[in-house]
Amino acid sequence: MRTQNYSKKRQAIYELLLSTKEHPTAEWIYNTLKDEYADLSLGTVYRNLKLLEKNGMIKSVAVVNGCERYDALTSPHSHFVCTKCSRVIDVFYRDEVPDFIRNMHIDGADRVDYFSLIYYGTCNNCE
Amino acid sequence: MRTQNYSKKRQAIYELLLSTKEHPTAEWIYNTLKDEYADLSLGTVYRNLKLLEKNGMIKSVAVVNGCERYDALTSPHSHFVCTKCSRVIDVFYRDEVPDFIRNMHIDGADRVDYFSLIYYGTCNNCE
DNA sequence: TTCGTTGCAAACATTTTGCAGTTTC
DNA sequence: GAAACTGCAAAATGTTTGCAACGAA
Repeated sequence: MRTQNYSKKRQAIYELLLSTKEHPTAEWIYNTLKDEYADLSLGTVYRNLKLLEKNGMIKSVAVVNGCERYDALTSPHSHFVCTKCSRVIDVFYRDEVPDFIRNMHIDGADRVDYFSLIYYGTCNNCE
Repeated sequence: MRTQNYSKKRQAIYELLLSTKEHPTAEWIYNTLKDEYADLSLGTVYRNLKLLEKNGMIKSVAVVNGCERYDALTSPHSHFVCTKCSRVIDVFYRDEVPDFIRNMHIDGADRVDYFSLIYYGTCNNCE
């Protein structure tokens, strides 16, 4: 089994994700970190995002315009996607809702692991 | 403004989608119709899916493994995605649920147009 | 010294598009 | 005949991967 080493760039990617509510793409992360890490490569960003996701440290919360969007906030919540500007906004549950969703009967499913609730519309910025 | 013509292949694509619960990909549609329409091209399938979607006749219900999945059942319902075999199964609401979801407060949203609720897990076939 | 990590570029997979020919109305 | 539709192949897009060099333990 492979052991994971410490990696400065992985750390930077994770901390950037922790510090933002942008739900960024790999590209955005790459461009943002490029200032500090001039030799960063896009492949590294992709590799580390997958790795962090596998470790459960981050989550892929949506695919917007064909781009995977990531979030370091892993507690259960939902998202709103602006169909004009592609902004992704956190949506937090009033606590009854998830139970309602969780109890839904699904014919053909053996086991339900998780669910994803995404709202689409126009955000405040796009009026 | 452009007027839409009748097209035999568009019709076939739509009817195929109406006839199946597979929530197929463009590729699946292409391969399935290839028997009857030997000269069908994948580009035509993609173009018509986009067009049918814009007309509101079909919906893109999920992106599974990077593939868009389509559904001709446009009445509000949800989906279950098997993370092993990528099967997509319809999930119908007990009628109270959508209101609960619909009334969720979304900070930063100007207008909510629709939402998508997708369950992930293992399907019956995958045990 | 071992093996995880990275840059780079090539490869990949899905989807989109330009163009010339075909079909629909 | 005008405009929509199509096949084809090329391009575009986002992501993955092979490899040789680099870095951490």
